[in-house]
Amino acid sequence: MTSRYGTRPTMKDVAAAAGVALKTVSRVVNDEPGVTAGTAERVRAAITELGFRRNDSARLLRTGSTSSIALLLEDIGDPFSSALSRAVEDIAAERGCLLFTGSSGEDARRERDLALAFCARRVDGLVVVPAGDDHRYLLPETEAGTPVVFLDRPAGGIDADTILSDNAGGARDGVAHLIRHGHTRIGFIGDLPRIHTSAERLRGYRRAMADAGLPVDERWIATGPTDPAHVTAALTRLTSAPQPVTALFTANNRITLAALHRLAHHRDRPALVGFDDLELAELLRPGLTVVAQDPAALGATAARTLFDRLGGDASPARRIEIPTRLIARGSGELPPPAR
Amino acid sequence: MTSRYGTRPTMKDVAAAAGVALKTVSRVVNDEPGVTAGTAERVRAAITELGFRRNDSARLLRTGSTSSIALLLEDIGDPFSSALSRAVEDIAAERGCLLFTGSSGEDARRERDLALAFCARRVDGLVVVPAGDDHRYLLPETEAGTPVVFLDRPAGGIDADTILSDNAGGARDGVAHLIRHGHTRIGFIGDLPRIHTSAERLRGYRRAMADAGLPVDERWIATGPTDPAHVTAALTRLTSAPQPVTALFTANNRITLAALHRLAHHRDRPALVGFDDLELAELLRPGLTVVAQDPAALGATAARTLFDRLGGDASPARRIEIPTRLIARGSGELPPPAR
DNA sequence: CTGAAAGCGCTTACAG
DNA sequence: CTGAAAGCGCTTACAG
Repeated sequence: MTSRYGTRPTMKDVAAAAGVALKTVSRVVNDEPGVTAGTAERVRAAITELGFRRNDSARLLRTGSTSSIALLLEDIGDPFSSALSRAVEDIAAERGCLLFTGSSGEDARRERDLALAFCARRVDGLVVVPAGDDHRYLLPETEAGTPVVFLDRPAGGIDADTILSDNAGGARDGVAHLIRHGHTRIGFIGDLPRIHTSAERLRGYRRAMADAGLPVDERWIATGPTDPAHVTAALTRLTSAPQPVTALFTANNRITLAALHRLAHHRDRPALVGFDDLELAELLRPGLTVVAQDPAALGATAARTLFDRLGGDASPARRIEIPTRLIARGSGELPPPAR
Repeated sequence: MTSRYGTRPTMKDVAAAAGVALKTVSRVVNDEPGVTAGTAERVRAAITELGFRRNDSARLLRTGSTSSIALLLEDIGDPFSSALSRAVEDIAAERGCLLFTGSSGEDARRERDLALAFCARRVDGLVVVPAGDDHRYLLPETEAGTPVVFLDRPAGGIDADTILSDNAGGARDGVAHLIRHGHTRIGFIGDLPRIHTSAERLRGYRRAMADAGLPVDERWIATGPTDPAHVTAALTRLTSAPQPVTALFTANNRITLAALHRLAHHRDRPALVGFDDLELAELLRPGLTVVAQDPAALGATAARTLFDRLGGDASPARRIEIPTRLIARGSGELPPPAR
C-alpha cells in the first residue's frame, strides 16, 4: 500500500513495478491474448500491490464511446419520472451503459443547459422529456452523431424519435366509460392548453362526446394552472352551475389529487375518472377509477429506440404511442343522480 | 457546416480554420484573458462555422476532477429513492456537478459492481444506499481520495460518513402516540430483523412500551418478509388471538400498504400508525397516521457532507440522524374498543 | 510474446 | 498577446 492519499496508480506505475512495458499491463487488464502466464502473474501482483484500477474515463476518451447515456426528466423526484428512470436504467445496464439523470424542473433554459452539458461530456445518447418547445439547439449534436429520443412530449423544430402515451385515446376511453355509466354532462379539468399532453387529452374528451352524439357546453371545460386553488375553483364552478355536470374527467394526477381533496366533503359526489394512476387509489372509498399510463413501457421503448440508433439504425424518425389502460375501481362507475 | 456525420470538430480543427494555435482557441473557449478582440472574433467565427463544442470528458481527464458524482440507490423507481435523488441532484447542480444514478435492486453484488464502475469513471464522490453489509471493497477508493457517504443504512467494515433517519426515535414516537390514545396491546409488524432499519424500529417500539411501563407479549411482534401474503398472515394472527392487539405499528410502507388492504374490509379496525408516508394518506377514511421520514433532508445532508469532504474536510467520519415527523390523520387516534 | 511510438482532445507550464 | 511542447491515462497501430 504505497498509494498516497489522492494519488492513484496508473498503468505506467504498474508497468514500472512489474518491470514490463505499459502495453503489457494494458493487455493483462483487458484480458488480451499474447502474454505469458508468468508475465501476467507479475503484472497482476503489481496491480494488487498498488491497488490499481483502470481509469475508464481515460480509456473511453481513446475509444471514442463513453458507455453512458443521459436521461433528462421533468423532476426525478416525481413518481412518473422515477418509473421512467428505472426502465431506462435497466435497458442501459443490459448494454453495460451507465446513466446520467437530470431534472429540468419544467424550465426550458435548464433543459437546454443540462442537455448540452451531457453532450459536452459526449454521452453516447440522450433521452429527453421536453420542458421547452424548441429543440433546434440539439441539431448540431444529432448531426454530429449523438442520437436523441424524446419521451412523453413531442420535440420542437427537430425531426427525431418520439415516444408518447396515447393521450387522446386514453382520455377518450375514460370519458366513454363515464358515458357508458349514464353521464351526459361531463366536465373536463385540464392543464394549460399549450401543453401537448393537455391538448391531446382534451381532444380525446371531445372525440368521446362526439362519438356518443353528446353536445359539449364549453363551460364544462376548464383548462389552466393545476395548483389546488385553481382546480378547486374550477370544480366548484362546474358542479354548482344551474345545470351542473354529473361527472368529471381530471386530466392529470395533480388535478385529480386536488379534486379528490375538494370532493372528500362533498355530498352527491360526481363520478370521477382521472388520467394517471395514484398509489392508494384502490383504497379510497369509492376506489379511484383512472386511465393509467405505462411509464415502464414508455421508458423501455425510449431506451431501446436509442440503442437501436446507436446500433446503426438510420431509418426515418419514429413516433410510437404507448397504450393506456382504464382501471375501474368505483369512482368512475357512480351513476348520475336520478332526475 | 462541414461536419461529417459522427465526426466532431476539435480545437485543432478550429485552430486550423482560424489560423491560430490550439492554445489560443482554448483561451477563447475558456474566456481566459490575453487574446486580442480581433483574434477572439476570428476564433469565435470558426467555432460557430464548424459547430465546435468542447469535449468536457477530455478536459476533465487533464484537469483531474470529473465534476460528477454518483448516487447508488435501492431502486430509482420507488418514491423514497427518487426523493433522495432529487435532493442530491439539487445540491450537485449548485456545484456544477452532474449526477450518475444507479439501482442495486437490494443486490449486494450489483451494488459492488455499480459502485466500482462509478469509481472507475473517477466520479468525484459517491453516495451509497447500502444493499450489502460489507463495504470493505470501497477502502482502496476512499484511500485513493474518493469520498463515499452512506445513506439510509449504515455501511459495514468501513469508517465513513453515514446519514440515517432516526428510525428508533420515530418508531418510539409512533408507538407512544398509540399508547397516549389508550392502547396497551400493540402489535409490531416489521421487516427481517437483520435489516438495520428494521431492527432500529423494533427497538423504538420496545422503548416506547417500556417507557410506559407496558409489558410486551412476544407474540405481538411479527418480523419477516414484507410481501402482502406474509403481512396479511401476521395481521390475522395478531388481531384474531384470544387477547387480540387493539393497535398496530407497521414498520415500513410496503407493510402499511398490505395492512391497509387487509383492514379495508375489517370491522372494529385496530388503530394503525405506519412508518413512511404515502401519497393519498390523508384522503383515506380514516386518514392514515404515519411517522414520516424526510427524504429531502436525508439526500441534501448526504450530498452536503460529500461536498464538504471534497472541499477538504478531513475530520472524523460523521453519523447524522435526521428527525422523523409524526402526522396524525385519524387511523392512529382510533380508541381501543370499550371492554 | 513484448514493446516503443503516436494519438484520443484537451490543459498546464513555459518561452517568446 | 501568442504559441510550441509536454502530459492527463489510456488504446491503437505497428515493429521486432
